[in-house]
Amino acid sequence: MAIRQKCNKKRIALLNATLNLMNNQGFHDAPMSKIAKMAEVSPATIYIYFENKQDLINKLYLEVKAAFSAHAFKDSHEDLPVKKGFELIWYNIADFKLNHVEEATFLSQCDNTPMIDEESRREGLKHLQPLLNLWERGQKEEIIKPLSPYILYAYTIYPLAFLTLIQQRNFCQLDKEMLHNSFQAAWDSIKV
Amino acid sequence: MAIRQKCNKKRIALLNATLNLMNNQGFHDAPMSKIAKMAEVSPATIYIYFENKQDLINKLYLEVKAAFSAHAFKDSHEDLPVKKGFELIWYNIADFKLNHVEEATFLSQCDNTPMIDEESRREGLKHLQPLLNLWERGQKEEIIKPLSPYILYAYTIYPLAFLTLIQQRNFCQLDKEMLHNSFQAAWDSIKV
Amino acid sequence: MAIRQKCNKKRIALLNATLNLMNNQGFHDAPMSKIAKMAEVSPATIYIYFENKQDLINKLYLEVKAAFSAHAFKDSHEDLPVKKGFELIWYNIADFKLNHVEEATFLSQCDNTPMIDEESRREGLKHLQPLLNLWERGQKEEIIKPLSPYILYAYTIYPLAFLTLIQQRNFCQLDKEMLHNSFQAAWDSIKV
Amino acid sequence: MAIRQKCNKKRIALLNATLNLMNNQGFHDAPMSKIAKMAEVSPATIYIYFENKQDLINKLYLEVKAAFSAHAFKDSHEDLPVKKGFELIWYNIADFKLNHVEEATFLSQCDNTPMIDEESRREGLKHLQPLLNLWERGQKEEIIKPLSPYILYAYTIYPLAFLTLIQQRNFCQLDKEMLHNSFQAAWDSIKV
DNA sequence: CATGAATGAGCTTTCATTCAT
DNA sequence: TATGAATGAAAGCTCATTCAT
Repeated sequence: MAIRQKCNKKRIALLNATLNLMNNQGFHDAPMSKIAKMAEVSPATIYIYFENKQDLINKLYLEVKAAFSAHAFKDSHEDLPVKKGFELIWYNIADFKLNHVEEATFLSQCDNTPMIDEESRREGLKHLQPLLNLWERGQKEEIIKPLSPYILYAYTIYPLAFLTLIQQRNFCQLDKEMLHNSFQAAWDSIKV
Repeated sequence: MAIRQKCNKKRIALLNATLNLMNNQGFHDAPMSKIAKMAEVSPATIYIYFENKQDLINKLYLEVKAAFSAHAFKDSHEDLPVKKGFELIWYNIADFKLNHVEEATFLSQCDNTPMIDEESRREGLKHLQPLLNLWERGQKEEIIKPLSPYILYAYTIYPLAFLTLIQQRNFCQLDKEMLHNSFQAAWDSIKV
Repeated sequence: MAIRQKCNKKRIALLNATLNLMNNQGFHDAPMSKIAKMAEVSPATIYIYFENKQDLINKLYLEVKAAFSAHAFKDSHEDLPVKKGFELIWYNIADFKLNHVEEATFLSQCDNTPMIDEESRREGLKHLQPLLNLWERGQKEEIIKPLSPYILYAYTIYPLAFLTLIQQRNFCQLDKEMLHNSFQAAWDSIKV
Repeated sequence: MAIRQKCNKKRIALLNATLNLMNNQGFHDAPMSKIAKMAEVSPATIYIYFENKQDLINKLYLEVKAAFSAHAFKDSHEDLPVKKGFELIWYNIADFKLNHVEEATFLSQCDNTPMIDEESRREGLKHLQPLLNLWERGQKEEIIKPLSPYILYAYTIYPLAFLTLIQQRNFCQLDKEMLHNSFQAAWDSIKV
């Protein structure tokens, strides 16, 4: 039983390399050979940890999505008043989008191109449930407009992706005040 | 004018084929050979109309972007009151996003992946100027919040991309009322 | 319409190269790259003429099989007396096996390994019909033993494959007399 | 003796797995990893028992060939009259070919492709000596035609490979009568 | 002895692009 | 202008074999 063990270090190095290359060169210029080189393993080693390229990307997507959710709902609990709860989650997400630009950019890429399996996509959607619950509560309390959650998402969370984009492209740097104003805009759009 | 009418047909067929394949299979499954087949020309013919694949995509991006702008500012003029003007443009854009899904999806893909030249991207940005001017006017008249245009865009126009997305993936169908509510949310987020 | 035409020369060069390599190195050492090099074309060119490696081998099998049949039944017609007709065909086949060693060896390889599609194999079987008809006639005339055609084949034609084998491996050289004796053995085994 | 009993189990499992895969998928689809999996050992373990893949196949060939000979000459001894002796051996071989189809098929594959070392091939040939001796005796007694042993083999033993083939491919089932007729054909072809 | 991880070399196939007509 | 054939380079992936335990 004393054999060399499949070590997580390599798995993680591979996921990181993939994330990196996908963001900077795009899917079409992230060949397995480059990924392997960046992760400092042999190309063949990738296939010990992942079934094939699609699987590698799916798994990366799911893990980044999970990290995102963990971040989004940190310190959140169901006893918070609706606005407080929403504010917490919103700032958490903003923090992720602005400080984990690599991960956030990758998720945006995945959500806007057909590079992820439909199945993995569905899997990834589940993570948002707590936010949907919060909104429902807010609607019952008549604090939040009685709109489809798709619209609520579109006007409060989705805009943050754009802020990631412009920050990543160095169009402008988001300071504390802008962030505050940004939250205000989000809230104004959905509050009753 | 009207020289090489026949040839333009092929050019357009090629652009259409590219748009189609990029949306449905993604960049990595839109090889020149498939594009040629779908446009019913020889692969070699592509290189008569475009320098190379990158050029083909850049040109497509710019033409779709131009079509988008034309659509966005239809019937708009500088004498309209700010809210009226904004409403007109917003509905124009919504109409484009919801009824020209192919084009809108392609633009989203371009904006979220590194598949477009930095130069073409910059070129594409220029088109929004009239909207920026309108917002500036609104801010002078103290109708619109004094926020960075990036934020105004993020909360009024960018959300429409999400609506395209969910419609395209058949999560829900957007009716007139939802559209109205959606506009209201956009306006609420930026109006003073 | 004045385009470079898919030329049969390359197709044939590819088939020859494949035949050659398969015989001398075996399936597992006849990579597409070697086949291409031997045929003096680019590896990619193979895929203009054949769908994939399996298709290349199937097509080669069928063409060699067809050449074999053409050779086998040269000058044969239904008016010949049974023994004369059989003698003619037998010598034709012997001639093919001993003088087209490459082709004959390849066919033996195909018949004894699972490298040919079941479909192509069935297709290849059809060619023997005239010989089966001749045997049937011989059986009606009570010149040939009333045995299953499989057995008739096993004892008259199949042995020739062994003679190819020993000649190819230089165990002995078949002269006219041996050939005559060989035919006699074949005939003795099936004549009444 | 009887040392390393346990290990021999693995050796045999490996040889069996190889035989199995080679017959059903062919050389090119019998990778070491599959062989290991089928024998329920690690790929690395193969290299404890065999030098490399070629060695594994050579050894398998020689062992199967040895099993074949043992079977072929069971109950045979030099005091038997020539025809009786030949009949015994012939039926022994037929029995092997028809009831040990896996082994027989593998031997045919080896004899018709360049997958066995020339050396192992020569080694394998030695086993037939008793049959050659019998024929020589038969020729002295003027019971058997004075032909090269290659031809005698081609018309009496080699046809049995074809019968294996058609039985394996389910073209027809060989019953006792067909076997008897088959022997008669063999004998007719070489008897004076 | 036995192993699962690891790998460089090499496999089949596809690609963007060019050639020759 | 327009083409189908042709291609070198590179893609994703597998293989026989070795490593480290």
